[in-house]
Amino acid sequence: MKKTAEKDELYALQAAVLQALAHPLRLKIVDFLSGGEKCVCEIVKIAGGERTNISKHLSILQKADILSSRKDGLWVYYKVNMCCVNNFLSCAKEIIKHHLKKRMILLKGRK
Amino acid sequence: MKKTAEKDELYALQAAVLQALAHPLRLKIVDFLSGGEKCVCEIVKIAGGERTNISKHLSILQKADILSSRKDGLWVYYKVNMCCVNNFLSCAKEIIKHHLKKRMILLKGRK
DNA sequence: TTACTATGTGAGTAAATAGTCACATAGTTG
DNA sequence: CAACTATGTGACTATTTACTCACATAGTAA
Repeated sequence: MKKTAEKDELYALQAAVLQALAHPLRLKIVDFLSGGEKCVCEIVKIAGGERTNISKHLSILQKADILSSRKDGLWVYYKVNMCCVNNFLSCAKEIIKHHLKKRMILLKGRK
Repeated sequence: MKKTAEKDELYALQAAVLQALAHPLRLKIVDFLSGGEKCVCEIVKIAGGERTNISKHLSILQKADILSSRKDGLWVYYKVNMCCVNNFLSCAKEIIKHHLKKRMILLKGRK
């Protein structure tokens, strides 16, 4: 049985990982990168918005150890650093489905 | 193939779910509730901190459809509303393990 | 070297979040 | 009914986050 303090520390670390993923643009980036390593310029193209903003989101994801990068000439390539991202996201999708289903039932209920 | 706008909306919804989970206290609460339905007073006991604060966290989790509640007399009972919370959290744990392993290698490397 | 390209970073601002306090509500008990 | 208990909510403040702009850096190419 773990001590409360240790558990609390684990919660804090887990929360940090979730926090890093908890942004639409960052999810989009991670989803894009789940198809393989890409350079920043490509990521900017699909993600949309300011280039510097994407750069910051990438750095947030990297600090959380969700992405890793390598430099090659002028380009920096990012890739997903964890096996279970897809699991993760499909679980989030499940919750949303459940959420929507409930909403629909409510809507039907009151015609 | 989904349209970009639809996908973006899905990312936003997923991000909202992750955001709701991305807090140490809220993870602690969800973890506690994964052991079964509990009343607010019990949750406050194990979570620690101000009662009203816990109340707000509970409402955040409920709005994100992660928890649901029922009232019984003076007491309100909360329970986890999704099957895959544990999956989710153990995945976050995996990332943290990976993270720590890397840190340890770095530490060993420089003696 | 100079000019150019891909990327990162600091400063500043606007918006969101967390936490606390005071108060409201609903149900219970005497 | 009045007093009490469990819980929720609005207002406020402090902190954090997201975004943008201006600038810095590193590599390339002429």
